[in-house]
Amino acid sequence: MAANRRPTLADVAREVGVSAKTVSRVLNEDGPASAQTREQVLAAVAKLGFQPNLMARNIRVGGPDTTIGLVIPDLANPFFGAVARAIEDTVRERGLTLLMGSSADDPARERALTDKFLARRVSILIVVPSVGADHTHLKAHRAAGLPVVFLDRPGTGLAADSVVSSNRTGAHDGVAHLIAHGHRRIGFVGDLPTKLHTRRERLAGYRTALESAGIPYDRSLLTSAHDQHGASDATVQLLGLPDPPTALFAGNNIVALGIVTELARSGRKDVAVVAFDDVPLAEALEPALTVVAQDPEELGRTAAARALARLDGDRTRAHTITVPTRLIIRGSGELPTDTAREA
Amino acid sequence: MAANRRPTLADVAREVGVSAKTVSRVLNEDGPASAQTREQVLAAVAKLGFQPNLMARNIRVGGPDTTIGLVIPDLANPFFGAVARAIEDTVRERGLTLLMGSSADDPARERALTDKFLARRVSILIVVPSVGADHTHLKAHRAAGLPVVFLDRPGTGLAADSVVSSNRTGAHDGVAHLIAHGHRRIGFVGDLPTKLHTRRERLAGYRTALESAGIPYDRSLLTSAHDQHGASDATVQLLGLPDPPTALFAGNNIVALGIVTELARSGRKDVAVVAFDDVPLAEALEPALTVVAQDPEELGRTAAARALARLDGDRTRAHTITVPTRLIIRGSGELPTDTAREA
DNA sequence: CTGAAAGCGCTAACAT
DNA sequence: ATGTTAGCGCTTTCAG
Repeated sequence: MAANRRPTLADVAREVGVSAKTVSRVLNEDGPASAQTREQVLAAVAKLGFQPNLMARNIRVGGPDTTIGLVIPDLANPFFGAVARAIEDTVRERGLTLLMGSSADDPARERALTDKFLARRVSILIVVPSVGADHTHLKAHRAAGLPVVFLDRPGTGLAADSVVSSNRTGAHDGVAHLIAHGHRRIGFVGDLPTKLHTRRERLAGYRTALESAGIPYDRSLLTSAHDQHGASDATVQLLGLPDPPTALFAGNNIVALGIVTELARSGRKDVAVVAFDDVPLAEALEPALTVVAQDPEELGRTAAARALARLDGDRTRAHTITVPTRLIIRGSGELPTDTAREA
Repeated sequence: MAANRRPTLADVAREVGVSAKTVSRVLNEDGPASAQTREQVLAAVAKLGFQPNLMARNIRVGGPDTTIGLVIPDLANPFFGAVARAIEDTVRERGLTLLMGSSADDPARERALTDKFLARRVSILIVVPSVGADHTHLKAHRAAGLPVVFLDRPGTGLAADSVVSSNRTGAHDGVAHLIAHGHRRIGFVGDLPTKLHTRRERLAGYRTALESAGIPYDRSLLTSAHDQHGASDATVQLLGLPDPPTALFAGNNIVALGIVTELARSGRKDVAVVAFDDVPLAEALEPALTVVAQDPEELGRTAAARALARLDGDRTRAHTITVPTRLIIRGSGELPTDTAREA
């Protein structure tokens, strides 16, 4: 049970009676090696349970480590989980290992994570930027060849590739759908903080949709929520207005859960809903939930692909890639004008 | 744009006109240092943008790296996302960085991941074992002091701590709930492969519940599914039987989504459902979904806490910790006997 | 309080 | 086909 030292290259070499370099050659299929020594080395490796120390190897080779750093707001948010898996799938064949962390949308935590990742000499950095985070400090790293990609939101103070959803257009489409079904008072429950890129863009889409339809913009219809519970409260608040909305637009997946749950709890089937982000069981609700679906897999794939291209020497100007959203009409946006008739 | 070398300790030392060791001392708050040199060193560090190379540091220190390796089946599965976040939250204050990967429940991928993590000298290894994976190879590492914890399922060939849900009891409770409401033909849609620990345990709970009630065990009521689509198919198959079930038990969260979606699609409100695992919007369904809720946060916290205790020298015998599940009754388990009356 | 030398585990660059 | 030397960036050890 003694915490005995892990075997090293030298241990293997000694066991076989060759030099360390020879063992290294066999294991990395570098240079030649006689079939006989190869056999013996491999046998000794197995016997001693030797595993090369990747950190030691990397420090010698000098290049970046075979890791990719990923900062997302919350590991438990299924949206970012899907993004993360797509990134992993994209970089796996390159042998990159994922270094991950949740920022909780806190700039300080985001910075702590990126600093740690940089200290580990990650070969790629993909970040979902927190509101208030500044990325100027990454300039030198980017200049030194480190691919940096911002995901879901643009970064600040650094010209790096960004991959975002078509937030404005998507929100516009969702709200326009509500308007097309006769709604003129549409509540907006956005994410927090209000400075969040996605929040601003989606609100902008909401406003242009109203404008196009000649509907006045009423600030009392704007609310915000950080979590499901907050969204539930916001729903109650909106429906309690003197002149309450007949429809609600959810700013993201978590907010959508809060709104839908609250409406079910209070038995309000007469309120139309469209959500930004698809959610599980959207189809099984009554009415089924109409959504502006994002494509988290495509976001992740694209971000990873950009980063790999940079790693492979792409030196073109940094640019922003927009991944389209898709309006999935399932019914919840059509109340009360249409569906209500059936009831 | 030249990929200029990152500054090293030596660079900082040269800048200040002092030895590398002195810089090291200042940065690690090792040994003493005059206020003056400290100032100068810190200034130079800032000026050059120096960040110590954690890999180099670690190789010298020799101990395990400040990383924790985590292998889960799927980063995009919200259940494991919640587990991962709980682990992260628990180890963050210790300064550990998360190294993660999805095994896709493939033993080869699981092994590839653990090998990579071991090669990086992680200080902790937490694994959700795949069916068919063998963990004998971890024996030496555990003996050398590496904390290994199995999560959600026990490992194979290695006596290490495990943290699992009360699968059998939970499933029993869920099925008993259905029986209590008059159901005697209860379909089981389990996860795959059938050898999966959770599948076996939950099926065992299903069987004991039937036995206690004196209901015969009918193999034709057993189905399996690997994903949401498969669960939908299984539902169709079960409901198409000559003597179809009046209730369905879902073996996990993904299966639950498939069953509920399929029932909604086919308008079958007369089929009762209880699911293992809570899912978002369960409350908003009609009827609301009754579930046997797991506690992913507690699973993650407990696993991480066990691992940290081992890291701190706990040498007690390996044991299995069972995290209780909780039956949340919301209505869907009561059809058709009770709720049907209202309609 | 500070520095010089040695070495962590590995590999690049030369030998042989 | 194999071995030797040097050195990656850092810290430990031992001297000052």
